[in-house]
This record gives sequence, structure tokens and C-alpha cells, in this order.
Amino acid sequence: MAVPESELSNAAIADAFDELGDLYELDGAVVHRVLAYRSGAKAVRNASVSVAKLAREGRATELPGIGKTLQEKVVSLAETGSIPAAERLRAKFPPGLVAITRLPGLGPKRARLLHSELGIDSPRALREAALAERLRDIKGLGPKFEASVLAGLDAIESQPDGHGGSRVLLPRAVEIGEALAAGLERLGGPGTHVQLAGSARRLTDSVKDLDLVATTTRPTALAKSLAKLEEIESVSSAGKAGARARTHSGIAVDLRIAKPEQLGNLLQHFTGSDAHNAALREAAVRRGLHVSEYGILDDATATAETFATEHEVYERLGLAYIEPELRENRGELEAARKGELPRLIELQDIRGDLHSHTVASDGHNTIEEMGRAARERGYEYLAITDHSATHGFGNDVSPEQLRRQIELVHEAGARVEGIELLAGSEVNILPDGSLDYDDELLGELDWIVASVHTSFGMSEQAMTERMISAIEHPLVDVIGHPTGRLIERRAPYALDFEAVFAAAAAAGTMLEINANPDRRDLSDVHARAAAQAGVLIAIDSDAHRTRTLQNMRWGVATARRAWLSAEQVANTRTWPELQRLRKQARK
DNA sequence: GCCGTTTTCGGCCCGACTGTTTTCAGTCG
Repeated sequence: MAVPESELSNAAIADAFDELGDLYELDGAVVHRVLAYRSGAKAVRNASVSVAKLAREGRATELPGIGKTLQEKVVSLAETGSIPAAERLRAKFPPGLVAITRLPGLGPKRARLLHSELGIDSPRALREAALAERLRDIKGLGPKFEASVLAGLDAIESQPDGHGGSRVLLPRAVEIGEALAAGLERLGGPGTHVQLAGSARRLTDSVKDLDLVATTTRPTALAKSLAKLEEIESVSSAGKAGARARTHSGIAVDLRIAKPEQLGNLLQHFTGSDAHNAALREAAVRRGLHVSEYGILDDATATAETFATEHEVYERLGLAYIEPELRENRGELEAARKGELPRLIELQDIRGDLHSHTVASDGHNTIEEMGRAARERGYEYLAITDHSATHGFGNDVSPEQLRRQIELVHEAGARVEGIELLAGSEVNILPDGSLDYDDELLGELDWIVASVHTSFGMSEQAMTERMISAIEHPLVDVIGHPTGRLIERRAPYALDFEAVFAAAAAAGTMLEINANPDRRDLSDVHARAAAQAGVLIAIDSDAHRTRTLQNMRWGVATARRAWLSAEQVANTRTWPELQRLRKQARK
């Protein structure tokens, strides 16, 4: 069997499954078959290794939600470039019909109805029919439907990028969400408690809308007070159960108000994820329990129970408490049932930061300022790792300058007491895998980060070889932002992650979770796979000014989403312990 | 199409809202 040089990407497979799900839905397939393709797509996106490779080896069925049929379709896609069922369905349903199902209030059933009854095959044809008031001729549709269709079409066209509301990065979402929660507590007065739920509470990379859960003695008044907050642009509905609104920054806000005795149920429901909740409920049904946001109904006693805390909700279901960051249906339910959930790392476990910049390259503060700011955070050590000789943009540090910088760091270290300042560098990994300082100079450094900053477009094979060369370099301590992704902006470069993780584990080279909230690189999925492969993870702020040392929290968030414990993270150790783990020290 | 703390077959999470309806289908979160 021919093995392609560059593997079919997981993203391409997931897109194909999503498309098949859409097409089967239009075709009127049973809903569970459609859901199977969608959950298959998600499983492929979450996979940390090449699913095409797994499928060829017959091992893709080990992924949750992938069975024999989906595996065969992956193999077909990899070998022939297409899936026969998709070809057949594409011939049956024009692509414009799928676009129609994206409109609010329109799903597959109505899209199919419009196609069969009126021959509508595109958003354009739909607009014409709605304007001509022909939609109301179909049984079950009326004038209000026509109006909402036109409104939906207008909304899509007025969006510059063409697809639904954009997502905001986690720090912005948390900032706005916490401001809203604080504002509501202020307006609600004593006895009012508001907290952030949803994906912002799970600390995902980015967030689409904000969910707030509140308890209060005056629910209707609290819901109405949402409109008074300066962040809020408009409120579409408000009652005693809650309110829906929109911020000036364009984020949808959903406020839900619970009675204190059922806060646990509501908070659990609105923290999600959808996949976690669906799996939780399916498992509960097998035990005769029906879970909703209002309570847990027991078939045996026909009574509904409510709970004030999430801990009690999980306990009633026979599960250990599951931290929000783990609620993604990635194995946490099984682990909670067996009592095998990890003890997750916390911000307080971090003893130092191993990647930071100063005015010597593109940072904004001096060595001493960075050192004092790190000490104020309670750190025991800070590595100063400015960019290296080939970095460019005027931010390069020549070998001579680096020699001088080493002295300056050690001098500053003597002045700033109570913290160890480490003389390091963030060395560029050149396209051929070599580094841009010679080994003699590198040998004088206390800490070496090696990163890719150029030639992102290389083939998977070439980029993997480049990365592994750096990993196997005897002086490299850690690989910085190993995949180069920028959240919502740039995909990771092509890499054989399995090979990279295996090489890092074998060489004893650490991999970074870069805590810059635009990066969070490694991602949660990749960091988990790396740690499982035996790689030690370093969580670094990559701070370019004193203030951004606090980005560490986003890196810890990613680590928690990656199921990491403190032991699996290098910089929970003291500097002497860490020093003994360096490759240089061990040989 | 997937999957198993009764199952290798027969199930597959829950509730609210909307618009069109005299009891509900479709959509959404």
C-alpha cells in the first residue's frame, strides 16, 4: 500500500465528515446517523495523531465515535481523494441548499421542503421566493417565516467575513464576563451572586457567547438590571428566569437565574460542554436517572431532586467532581466513575518562568524590572530568553551581545535578591534544523528555548525533521511554542506530532505550553498527548513586559484542560531540581 | 452510524421557544 508523503490532515477529514452529516441530514437520514458524523468530525479534530494513518492501520476505531464505517470512509478519502457517498449526495443536493440550513430558523427539514416544493437551491433563490411571498404557500410556513428568512439573509450579507458571529479570545471573554457579573451583583444588592459559566468557565481557547448564572432574592429586577450595564448594547428578553442580551463588542450574553437550592443543577447545565452534558445524561438514563438544568428525576421513585452545588449533582450520578476544564467528553466521565481523575495543576504550583524577553530584543522592560516583577509574583527563578542572532526586525542579539547579556543578567541577579535570574536565549531553529549560535556559546547559557520563527510553510516531513533535529540537539532544554499556531488566526504548521512527541520523550527535551493567550501552544489536546508520551511540559509566559508575566494563568488553564498534574510540569520544581533535569547535567 | 455496569440489537439527553397550529413540528441552546 502506498503511503502518501504528506498525510491527509485531520482537519480535512473532519470537514468531510461535517459535510457528509449535512448531506445526510438533507437526505432525511435518521438523526442519529447525522449526529454520528458530527461527533465523528469532532473526534477527528480532537485527535492528537494522524487519523488517516490510524485508519490505514485499522486503529481509528479506537477513537470515541469512530466505528468501522467511518474508518472505511477515512481510508477512501486518503487513497482516492473522495468518499463515494458524498459524491452521490452532492449530485442530489446543490451546495446552496446547505448554506440555507445555516440561516436562523431554518434547518434541514425546511430546506428540503423548500427544495422539493419550490425548487429553491440557494440563498439567492430563497430571497426571491420570500420577496414574492411564495413561501407562505407551503403548509406550516407563513408570513412571519418569510420575514425572518429575509432578516436572516440580510444579517448574513452585512457580515464582512460571511460566516456567523466571531469568537473572542478567552482573556477578553473573561474580562467582559467578570465585569458583567460584578455589575449585576452591585445592582442586585446583598443576597445576589453571579458567576460565569459556559465555555469561559471551562477556559477554552476562544468563546462565542457568555453564560452567566445567578441566584438572587429578586429575580425579575435582576434580569431587568442587565440593560443598565454599560457593556450591554441591547436586551432582547428579560423575565424572572433570566435575560438574553448583546454587548457592544457583539457578544451574546445569556443570564439565567436559579433558586439557590437548584444552583448546582443550573450551573452544571450551563457550564457544558454540550458533548459532556449529552454523554452525562445518556449514562444517567442507563441508571434510570434523567438529568436536566432543573434537577435529576429518578425513575424508581418518580421524584425530582435538586442540588445546591455541582459536587452534589456529580455525586448523585455516581461520579467524582469533574473540574470545568475537563468537561469536554474526552474520557472524564469514565475517569470520574472509576475515581481516576488527575489532581490538576494550579497557578500556585508554578515556581518560576522559563521564557521572557527584555529590551535586549523585542521586550519593553529591563532585566532588573522583569526580575523584580517576577519576584513580586512569588517566583523563585526567571529565565531571560531574548531572541537570537538571526531574528531580524532589529530584535536580533549577536553572539557578542549575548556574551555581554549573560554578564548583565548575572549582575542584575546579584542586585535583585530573593530570585534567581537565569541567562538564557530563545534560539531560532533554522530551516535545516540547526541553531543560530554555536555550541560553545550555547554552553554558557543557563537555559535554552529553541523556537521556529521562519519558513512556516514547509512540508510535514521537512518540518518534522527540522523540529526533531532541534529536539535532539544536546543543549536545547525546551522547544518554544511548538506548533506555531495563533488562535483563530493561523493553523499549526504541518507536523507529525506522534513522531515529535516520541523524539522529545526519548531525548529528554521539554515542550512548552506558551501561555500567551493568542498562542496557548501546545494546545490542550497536544499537551495531553505529549505528556502521555512521557514528555515533560514547561509552562512559560513568553512575557515581553512585566505586566504580561501574568499570562501564566492562561498557560495553566491549557495545562488543566490537558489533564496535567503538577508533576508533569517542569517549572513546578525548584531551580536546583530543574537543573538536574537538564540534558547537560544528566550526561 | 455507534455502542454496551441488562444489550452484539435496539436503543440513542433535555427543555424552551416560535410560528403555525387546534395538538405539533422544527429549531435552538
